Amino acid sequence: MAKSDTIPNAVIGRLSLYLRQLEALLAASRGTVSSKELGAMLGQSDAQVRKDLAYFGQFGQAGVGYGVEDLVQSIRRILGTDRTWNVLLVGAGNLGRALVSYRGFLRKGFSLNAVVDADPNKVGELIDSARGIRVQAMEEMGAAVREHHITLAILAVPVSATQEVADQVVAAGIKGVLNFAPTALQLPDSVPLTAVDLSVSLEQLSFQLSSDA
Amino acid sequence: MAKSDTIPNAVIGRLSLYLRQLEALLAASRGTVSSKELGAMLGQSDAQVRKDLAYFGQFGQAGVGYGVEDLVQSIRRILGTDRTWNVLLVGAGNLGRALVSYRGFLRKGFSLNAVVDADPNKVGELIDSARGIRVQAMEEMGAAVREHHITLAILAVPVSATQEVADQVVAAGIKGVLNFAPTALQLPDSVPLTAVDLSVSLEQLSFQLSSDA
DNA sequence: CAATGTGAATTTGTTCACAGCC
DNA sequence: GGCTGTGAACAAATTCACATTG
Repeated sequence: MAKSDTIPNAVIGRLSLYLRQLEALLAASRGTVSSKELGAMLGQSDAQVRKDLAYFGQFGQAGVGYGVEDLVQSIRRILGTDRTWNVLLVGAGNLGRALVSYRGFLRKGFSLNAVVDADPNKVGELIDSARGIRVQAMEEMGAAVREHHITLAILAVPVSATQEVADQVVAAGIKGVLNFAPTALQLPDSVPLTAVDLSVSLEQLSFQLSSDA
Repeated sequence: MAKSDTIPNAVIGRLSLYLRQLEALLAASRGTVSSKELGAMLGQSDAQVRKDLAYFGQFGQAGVGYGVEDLVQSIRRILGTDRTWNVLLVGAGNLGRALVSYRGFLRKGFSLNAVVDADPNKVGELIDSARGIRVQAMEEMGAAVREHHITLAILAVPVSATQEVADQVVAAGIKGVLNFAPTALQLPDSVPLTAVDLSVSLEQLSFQLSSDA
């Protein structure tokens, strides 16, 4: 959609933050918001907010600001979360279980549909009673992906298994991967990959505290 | 240390990745590595690797590459993980517990020293038997920070409590904060803040899948 | 008159390309 | 020959500033 050309990755990250903040404003029955206000809530400049949105069109009204509800919808459309992405979780260990029970994991636009794990002792376990999801064996991955029209995989497996599992999910037809394991993955260029990386975040703090003063 | 001026944030993030990869190479008894090899493992160009390191000095040998062990030590010194940062975890819910039991959570340079939670039912629970850590009440936070010389806090609490908890940890003398809750935080500029954000990562995937093809 | 949208200016970050070294 | 370190060239991202709009 739109000129998908040359959109900085950082813009997309900020769009996610804007969206979340806007949803909070919406819940607080706020009708409009200015780029200045929205930016201040997130530590961004007003110009940055306007520039980011300008990549995708015109959403505001001069002298007034942005309609909160409209902008929520617009950003969802931009991010592609106005539809639902079905998600496979690989790994039902501590982290996987925490993710399943994490309030807000099921953010608008994403739906957890299946969980697989390599450990036979875990297979069959009712991991999400609310949705009636049981842990399935790795061998059932392909079938689960097809049956539930799953497009995204979240990897919450040990480092030693991560690359192999990544290869498997790609073979099963997964279109995008979110990796929680602290390791680099090699994937085909056609499969987008993002990572949630605790070490990087902690080391960023360490660096900042070491360098200042 | 060094010219802490004007170092891009992205450089620090990549340094973390280099470090992890170098540690893997070290474990595999690899003696030296070139910028080209290291970059390829992480999807970076050789020039990028060299530039990043050049911010901090000269670490390689022309015609040979970088000594793996030396570079590991150098990057640790740069990131400030050649010493140990004591960490407080706030929130002993599903996510907090998962973090505690997460292998690799106790990465070199960081040590979990205390856990607090607002829920009286959780207080006293032995959350980390290996280290003998019990969940303490929120009121004990200040004392724990002082007693264990804690400088970093990891927040794994519900969104509704996050800002208040952030204020409390700052008041308790915490110097840096890692936030897991999907919400923006207002902190004094003097307290660095990083966030681990599942929504942003998932929405990034959603966007990429929506926009290409 | 408050606030958007946007070119232009500026700053920041990345890539190139090559001299120098092992 | 292979590879680093780096200035110079280039590209990208951010900030500025202002004409325009309701």
